[in-house]
Amino acid sequence: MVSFVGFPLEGEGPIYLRIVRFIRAGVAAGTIVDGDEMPSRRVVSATLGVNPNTVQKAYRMLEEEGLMVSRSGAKSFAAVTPESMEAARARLQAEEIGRVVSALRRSGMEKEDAMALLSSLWDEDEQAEERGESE
Amino acid sequence: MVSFVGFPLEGEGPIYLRIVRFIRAGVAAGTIVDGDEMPSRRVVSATLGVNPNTVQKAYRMLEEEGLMVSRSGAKSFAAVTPESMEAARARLQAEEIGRVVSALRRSGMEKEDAMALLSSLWDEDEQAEERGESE
DNA sequence: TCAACCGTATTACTTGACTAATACGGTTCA
DNA sequence: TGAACCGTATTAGTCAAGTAATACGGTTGA
Repeated sequence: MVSFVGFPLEGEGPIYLRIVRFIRAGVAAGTIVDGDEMPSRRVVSATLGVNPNTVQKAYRMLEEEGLMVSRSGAKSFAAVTPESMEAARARLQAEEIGRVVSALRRSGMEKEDAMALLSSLWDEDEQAEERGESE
Repeated sequence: MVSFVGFPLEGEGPIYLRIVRFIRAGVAAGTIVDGDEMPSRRVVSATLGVNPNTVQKAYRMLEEEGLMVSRSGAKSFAAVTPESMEAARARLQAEEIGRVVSALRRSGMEKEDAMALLSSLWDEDEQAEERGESE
């Protein structure tokens, strides 16, 4: 049974996204494996002190990402494949960089050179791809 | 007098942010120079077909960025210094990269390696800074 | 079978962002 | 001085996101 021990009750952002992130992290870390039973919406809602629909929203998103399966009336289970694991990892990474950039956008831009470096690196990557080179 | 010709009427995002972006771009490009008279809130509101308060919100933000000055009852003027010009450029850059990352976050992550590269580069940058090195 | 679970759908409340309506006082210049 | 501008403040309307309240039907096992 997948456990919610260690869930960031006082975290940032919407609750349902924190749930999604928490499960993603478990999948990416290998803590959650294929076939693991997911706690029911009601159980999680009671544990976290939120409405079952908030959990449902998170579970729905995880289902759309291919990280779990649900059958009306029955229990829910984790669905971990090499692909979904890789996707989970990628999404966590993307979120991370998103936060960095978001922080930059507010912090008055003290690291412009880093930004410029990112930008030019991205361009080089694209151009190299167009030319069919690897570097 | 600063002109709003070329303003993206059908652009994306909140109107007041489009106004801010438009003026920033003018400053960064050198089209708007120090002392240029800014059109009044009412004039801009009539030109763009929005409420004067929407323009006021944008002008307020520009003022906080040091890109213009306002005196109650009197006209408003652009305030362009080397510093504010650089800041405007940096902010536009930051927005640009923010859009790129945001797009990545939605597009199903087809360029994970690029993301990972960005991430590791950023870490190296920070670690080098902590060690007091330049590279 | 039927009670106790399960997932699901519908609806409503709350909050913040964005914009508008309106009014107020300051500046300018004939 | 006073009309015509100006910037400013207050208040209200609109909309989407997040969350909650509630009810419905499906599954399971004694």
